[in-house]
Amino acid sequence: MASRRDTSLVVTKSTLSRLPLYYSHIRKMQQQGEEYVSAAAIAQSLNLNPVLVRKDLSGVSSVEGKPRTGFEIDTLINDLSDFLGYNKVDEAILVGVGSLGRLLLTNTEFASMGLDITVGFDKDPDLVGLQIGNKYILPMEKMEHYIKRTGVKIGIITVPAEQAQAVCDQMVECGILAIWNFAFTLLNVPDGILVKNENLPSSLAVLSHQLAKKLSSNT
Amino acid sequence: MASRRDTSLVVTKSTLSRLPLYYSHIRKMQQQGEEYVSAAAIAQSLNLNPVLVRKDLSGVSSVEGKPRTGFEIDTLINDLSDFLGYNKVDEAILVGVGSLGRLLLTNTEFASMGLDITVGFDKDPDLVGLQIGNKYILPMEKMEHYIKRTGVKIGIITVPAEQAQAVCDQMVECGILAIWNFAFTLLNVPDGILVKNENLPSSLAVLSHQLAKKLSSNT
DNA sequence: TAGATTGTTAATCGATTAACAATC
DNA sequence: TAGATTGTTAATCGATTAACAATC
Repeated sequence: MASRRDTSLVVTKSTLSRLPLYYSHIRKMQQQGEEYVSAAAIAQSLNLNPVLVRKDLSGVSSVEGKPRTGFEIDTLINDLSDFLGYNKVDEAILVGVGSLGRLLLTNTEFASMGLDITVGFDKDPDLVGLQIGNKYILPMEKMEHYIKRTGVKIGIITVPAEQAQAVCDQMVECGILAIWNFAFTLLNVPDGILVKNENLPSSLAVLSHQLAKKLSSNT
Repeated sequence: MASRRDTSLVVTKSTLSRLPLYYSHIRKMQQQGEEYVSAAAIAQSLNLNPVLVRKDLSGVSSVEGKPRTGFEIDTLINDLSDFLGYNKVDEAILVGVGSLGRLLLTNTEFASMGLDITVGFDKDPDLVGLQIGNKYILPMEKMEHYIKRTGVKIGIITVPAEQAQAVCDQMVECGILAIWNFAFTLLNVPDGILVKNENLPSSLAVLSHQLAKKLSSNT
């Protein structure tokens, strides 16, 4: 028999990507002293369809919302951060300490989202030994040992596109299970390895093409 | 009567986001001296469904592919860069010259993708007057005048989340039509204004939740 | 020719939205 | 009570995949 609320089946990828937005929005309301929030109100503030928000929340909240009042903010924040894993910390390694790598290493907000980038790797000997954002930079040769010793499961790739696949292969071989890829290339990984791509050229293409279409249709 | 190939109807957002990947992949092949490429081959290299690639290309290519040989690379590259607008340059302004803003200002690759970030704005007087990546940093007060004078249509927002909506409103009021938003908040914009969000917390949520599910299912 | 590859039509899949009964 | 809000079921929409005939 299924439990009252079998969230794992309900919550999709796109729901998941909206949850952090709900979280930060509700967080803000909490700080302003609000006690309750309705799905309808969230939907309006974030410019989303109310049904969508209700459905998303129903997959995540431990309690049902109350008609007329909505959800208790404290409870909802708890449920959201549980669900998003903000309460427990995942460790991650980062490879490629260029400007983007540095940006991620020094970003303090990941910590509050349950991600602790514990170390950076780079092949440049000038970087090795430095500390950036309180994280040590180690040479590539130490990566294998580090992953195996710590059992870290998340790898962040911030090397140039040409090197990304090689780094990825190495990571996978050492036991990394989830890869956050900032290099502009699609990675080939074995079945079961998770990859999330951040891809600025793709975003730009969508935006600028839409703009071009819009401008030409106004002619 | 519709033209032989009415691309505007065929090419969707998700197609559009794959095109830059095709482009850079085919570019690489061109540099290696290849002359022809098949949709099937692209699909295999990029780990995509062949039908998807065929469909994407059929919406973009000016000529039909030839059975057995595929597409002529030179022609395809031309069509892709035409379609993606890599040949003509869009100007953009950037607001918020923090570490991410600097990263974008100094990134030389946007130029080859048809995006020229001509100037940065920041409210910090210490930054104003500096040159970063050869782009001047101007005070916020000059933004309105700048947008109106140059007619720039794309605005990039790299300020903290709390300030993003205000910056967005200002941009829209001055005539910006497309916004690339790197702040972690959804923006409210009037109908017809395009927004593309880059959203690391959302990506992270998807990745780490998938990983958690994966790890627990292996138990 | 045989078969790899094409482009297209139909089927499937997944996510969003509409409709609606239940309830505080 | 009346009505705002809830959760769910069904309909719609959009994107991907399967099936297949055409062709170099």
